[in-house]
Amino acid sequence: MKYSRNSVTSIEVAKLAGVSQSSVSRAFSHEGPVSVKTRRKVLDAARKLGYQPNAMARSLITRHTSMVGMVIANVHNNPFYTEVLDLLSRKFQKLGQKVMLFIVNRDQNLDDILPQLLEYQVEGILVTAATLSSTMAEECERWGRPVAMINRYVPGVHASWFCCANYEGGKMVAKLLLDANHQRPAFLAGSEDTTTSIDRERGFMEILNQEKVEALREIGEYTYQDAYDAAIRLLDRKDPPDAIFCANDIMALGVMDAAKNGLGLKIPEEVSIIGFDDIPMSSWSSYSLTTVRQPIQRMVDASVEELLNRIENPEREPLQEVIPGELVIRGSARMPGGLSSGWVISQDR
Amino acid sequence: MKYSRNSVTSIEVAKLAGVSQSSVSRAFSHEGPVSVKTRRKVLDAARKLGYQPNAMARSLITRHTSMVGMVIANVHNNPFYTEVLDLLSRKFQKLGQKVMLFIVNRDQNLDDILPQLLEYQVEGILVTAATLSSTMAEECERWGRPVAMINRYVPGVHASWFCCANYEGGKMVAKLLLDANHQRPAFLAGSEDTTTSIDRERGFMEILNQEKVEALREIGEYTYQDAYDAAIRLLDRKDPPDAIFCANDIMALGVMDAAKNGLGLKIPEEVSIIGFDDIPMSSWSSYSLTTVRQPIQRMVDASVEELLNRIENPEREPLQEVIPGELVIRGSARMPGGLSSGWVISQDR
DNA sequence: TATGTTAATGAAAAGGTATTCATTAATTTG
DNA sequence: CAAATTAATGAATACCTTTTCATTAACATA
Repeated sequence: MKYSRNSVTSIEVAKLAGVSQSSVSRAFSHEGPVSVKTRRKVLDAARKLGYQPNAMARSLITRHTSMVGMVIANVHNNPFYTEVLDLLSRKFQKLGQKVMLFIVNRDQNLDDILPQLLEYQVEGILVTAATLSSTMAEECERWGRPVAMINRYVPGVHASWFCCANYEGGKMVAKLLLDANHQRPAFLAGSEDTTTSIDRERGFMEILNQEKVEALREIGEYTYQDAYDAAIRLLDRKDPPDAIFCANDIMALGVMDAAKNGLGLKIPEEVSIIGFDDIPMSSWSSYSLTTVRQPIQRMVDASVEELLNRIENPEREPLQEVIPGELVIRGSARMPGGLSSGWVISQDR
Repeated sequence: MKYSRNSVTSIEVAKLAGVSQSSVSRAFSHEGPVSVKTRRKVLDAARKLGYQPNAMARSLITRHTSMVGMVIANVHNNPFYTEVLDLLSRKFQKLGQKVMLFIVNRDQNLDDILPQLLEYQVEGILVTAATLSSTMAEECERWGRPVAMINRYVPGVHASWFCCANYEGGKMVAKLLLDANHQRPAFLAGSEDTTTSIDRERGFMEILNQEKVEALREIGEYTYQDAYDAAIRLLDRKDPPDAIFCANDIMALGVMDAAKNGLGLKIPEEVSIIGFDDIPMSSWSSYSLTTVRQPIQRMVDASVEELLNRIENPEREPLQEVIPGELVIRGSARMPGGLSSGWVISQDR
């Protein structure tokens, strides 16, 4: 392996400025005492040579990289996670953290990603839309690399997480549908192994069971196309549902297209459709989807702040929080009297 | 600044394994000669201690970080760039590169991002949907950090770039519209200062001018909502256009919604609409948008390979390429006889 | 058996910075 | 003016690897 390009070092700057290397370091690091005169000399010389401190060398001595790992899945087929990624990245940037990004498949094993993150000395790891096994998470935490998750949790694991109140969200939707006199609801699941889908369904079924209402069920794997196909199966039978609650918005849009354009059904007159997320497209006039809005900004802010907090205070216990979403009423579901498009209903705690 | 947690070093592993630190390094780096016996001893000890080589220390000596910088804009309001981000990230991962991510605003100055990238010793920089000033690009290149751009170019700059054939794409659309007997076309621009919008418009106008056809013009800033509003302005006048070519798909969807749901117009009977990108939503049954498909996979593959190639061969001249797109015929534009939904027309060179 | 090759090993140096410690210069206080 | 603080500086060290170089062991060849 050949040693290539020699970049400018603090020693060369020191030589040109006529000071010691220590002074160069001090001039740049805003730490120790430096006279204004030397600082000026150093900065001048640095500019002349195009000097830039080497973060690798710095991190070696300070044991401090200002880098965090970000592991995210589902970014290309769910605009919700695109927005999470965007907000997370900007927030980290604003707080002076560099982001090392890993985009994975939802079901991908993170065992091969983690070593890379640890090797590169990230100071913390943020995971969303992907699931970190509990052993892996414990491993990181034991190594002093705090882990924070958005919309994922692993029971009993020693890590931070911030989830939308998925269970309560499912309950809100069920109540709303029953209040508007729906008789035959269906649930369209995402992936069977994600807590988001599971919790939303649990809340939904909880209310239906209380009222002794049976529900149909299909699986849409969180994609538009699978949801479209599942909707056709659901609606094109003798006893079709009069309402479909989808585990996320992108599936709800697929269901709407299947109902409207595929089967020529009227929404919400013949079938009500409700989603979960509130992605930008849900408010577009072609859809006008009634949905549960996730508290995305709060989840992002909370998780980033918690992660950085725990990086600085390793002894702190990880925080876990369920943040309520809100029901956004639009035109895709029949509503009980008094409720119409434009209402936003906050969850009761 | 306090020295915190002491991670496991190769020296401790060496001690436990009863070999020298050099042997530990060799056992891990697959480089020098090591006997199977020592390798086994080392790996055993490493596993016991949970040892992981420190990439910072390694990069210091090898002058080789395996990190690239990725600067991207527009990720949250254009699914096209979400997909680019996704593909880029996966491709870099597959080739063993770590990605340092910066999400910026389209018009954001990159002057404050670059020093961070250089400080962290990224070996190359990939820019897309954001514009790097030519001085900045030259700066990077002069420092031996190759730059590759997707869908951006700076005239005369010493950097690699890969663009869709935007100019030719605009021409194809114009020809198609004229062939189908449109009399009064309009162009909906993205942002005035992006080469993508400018080139698409140049190609479009080139053909129209040849045929002495005048065109209306509006600006949509690459967003759904601005495009929606612009479409209302365009279509709600005495002499509305009979076709609107939009600088990207997301705007085209806004225009379709404005026409259909806002003004009750029939598409394509009363107005034809064509976009550019071919994002997933364009094929959804609610839209069925005729559009120009960008060669996204080829642009991603080419730019990543070119970047890594130039990292390894710094003396190589940067490559620049215009890659043709293809016209995807769906239902949103009136077609000349013989062309119907489902056709995909490749660009002639 | 002696000699020449090759493989495996350890000691030591280097990479670029931040920090400690000792020294000097500058300033304040009595 | 002397003594005592304080501020500024430079030399040296540490951070954790990879790599070079010299040394030793193992082996094959004559």
